[in-house]
Amino acid sequence: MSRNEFICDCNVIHPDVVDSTIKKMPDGDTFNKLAEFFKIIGDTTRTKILFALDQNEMCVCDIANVLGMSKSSISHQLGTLRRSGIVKCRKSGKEVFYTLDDNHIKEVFEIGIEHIEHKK
Amino acid sequence: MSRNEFICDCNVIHPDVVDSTIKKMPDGDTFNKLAEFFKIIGDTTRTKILFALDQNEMCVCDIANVLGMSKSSISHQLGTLRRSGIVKCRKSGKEVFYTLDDNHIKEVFEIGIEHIEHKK
DNA sequence: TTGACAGTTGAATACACATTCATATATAAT
DNA sequence: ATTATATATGAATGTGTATTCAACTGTCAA
Repeated sequence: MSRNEFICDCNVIHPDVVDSTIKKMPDGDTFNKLAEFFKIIGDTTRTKILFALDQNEMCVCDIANVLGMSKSSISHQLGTLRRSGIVKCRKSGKEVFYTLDDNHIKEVFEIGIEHIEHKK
Repeated sequence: MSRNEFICDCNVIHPDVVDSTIKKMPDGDTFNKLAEFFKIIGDTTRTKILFALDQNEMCVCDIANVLGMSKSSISHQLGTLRRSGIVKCRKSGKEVFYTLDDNHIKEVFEIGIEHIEHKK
């Protein structure tokens, strides 16, 4: 990253802080991917699905029953999670069983719950 | 949570798995708050702001300069982060300085980056 | 007190996306 | 073969939200 004098509609107030911070900022692609990861987790339905899959491998119907939602809705969300590499699936007859494909999920959830508890 | 036979448009395929998973599911409010937390982090602009504030305390103008965005846009996002209890601010003359108000942010980011690296 | 600047905020716009609906595919059972 | 079931998927709809714009408050300096 480098300072852009034209895009921003204000003066640089603390140039030393601004410049040193800019030097430490990762590239935009890293931020996009990081935000994308959290955005995927940041949906109530997907959070429930991931929590449920952390307990048991389950097929689409099972998950729909646990959440009390339609198969279609769950399938769409599983597609999103699959494309993000957060869950994976295996086919067995008519059924498709889903499992977590990322061992970071549990850690991230634990920290998130700490945040919630801390903010009460 | 308890199983709802009417909302879901499919049969229960593995009742044992479904029932045991339902028993382990936290209440809906917990999932809402958890998802809300990740949704707040799950935005490129806010991710950048948080990363920047993890380096230095900064005023709105500084942050706007680091990100190359308008003051107004940054101020809106800071308001969101403040209302979520993720950043706090102190006023000094005309300027308002922001800092992180949650020591979980750094941990969460580290795990997120591990996820990104792992998925290359 | 007047002007300049830092920051906030409400309204408008544009874009993203979660769920529903309808339909399609694949597998199993009859 | 036909039917039922499990899942996937494209289109449509409604909702949420990020940024911009304009207007406003508060503070400092001249």
